[in-house]
Amino acid sequence: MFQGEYTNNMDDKGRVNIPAPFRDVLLKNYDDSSIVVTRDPYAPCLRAYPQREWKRLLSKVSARPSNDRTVIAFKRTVISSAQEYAPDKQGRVLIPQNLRDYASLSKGSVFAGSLDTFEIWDVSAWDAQLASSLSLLQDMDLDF
Amino acid sequence: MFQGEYTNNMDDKGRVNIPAPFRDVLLKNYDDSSIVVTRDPYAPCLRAYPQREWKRLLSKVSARPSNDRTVIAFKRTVISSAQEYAPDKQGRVLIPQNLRDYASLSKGSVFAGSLDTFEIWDVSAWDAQLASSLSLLQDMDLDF
DNA sequence: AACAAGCTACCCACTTTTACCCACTAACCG
DNA sequence: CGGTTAGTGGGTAAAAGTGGGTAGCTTGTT
Repeated sequence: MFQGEYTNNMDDKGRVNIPAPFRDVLLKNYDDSSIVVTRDPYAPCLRAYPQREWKRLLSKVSARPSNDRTVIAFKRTVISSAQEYAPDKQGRVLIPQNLRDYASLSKGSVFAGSLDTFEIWDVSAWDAQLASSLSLLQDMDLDF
Repeated sequence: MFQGEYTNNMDDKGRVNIPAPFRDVLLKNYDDSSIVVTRDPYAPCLRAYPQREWKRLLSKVSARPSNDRTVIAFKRTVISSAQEYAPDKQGRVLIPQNLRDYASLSKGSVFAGSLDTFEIWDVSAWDAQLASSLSLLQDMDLDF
């Protein structure tokens, strides 16, 4: 389970450090430190999947009719941009330019746990999202 | 059951002491002194869950449709920021910067029991909240 | 085909942060 | 009044995060 929110800096080479607690989860629960990083189609951020969760997503997609418009769109945006990354010895991965652009990642990067996956945001986009999520919640009473 | 109101000081390192009565409850009723601390979406304070209560919340959330706007907002604000903390030998936990910011915690911190969970407030925010809660109650007669 | 340029993976070194431990003071209780 | 427990402050070793050099690969060009 990925939980918690961490801010790490991307360096000039485009590398970001995966927060240590997330690396622990990858190793302990998935015993495989590599992740699949891709666009999140619903928000301007990236989403990282452990190998196993990514396979689950893939099989869900292939269960759908392949000529469906939304399935095609999903394949183009999410699946095509997906790439597998193995962190280096320091626990960093290199985010390619196209994904960096998509999430407007520059330096401060927020890693937000989301149970089976985790999200990667630019810090200013994260702050904006957080503010709007909070105001949304304050109106709707969710009784959690 | 967490009850009572206690004020403790956060030190320069960002550590706060969990009031001893709360630690007792954790050990006696949950036999696990670790807690999950996260944002409270409805007020500028933090909320601490014993492990078991946190799991209950998680299962309530995952029972909801995962594409619901408010559920997504809840995940981002509450679940993402949630982190598990085991108190040190003195009974303190380190509150990370993002949560400190959210609740404007600086030094004087109020721990307020809330039955299954407890809240952590900055002392001035607590005072303000208390005043407005009181005036709200004086208008509505709840016959407790 | 050979060479140059750029990129990337890997490695090493440094800085910052955090977890853990110990010691002190203040409050409470008998 | 002494003893015990709660709360506070701070030192230090380990871990996490950061910056950068270099060798080797890929790519593209003459």
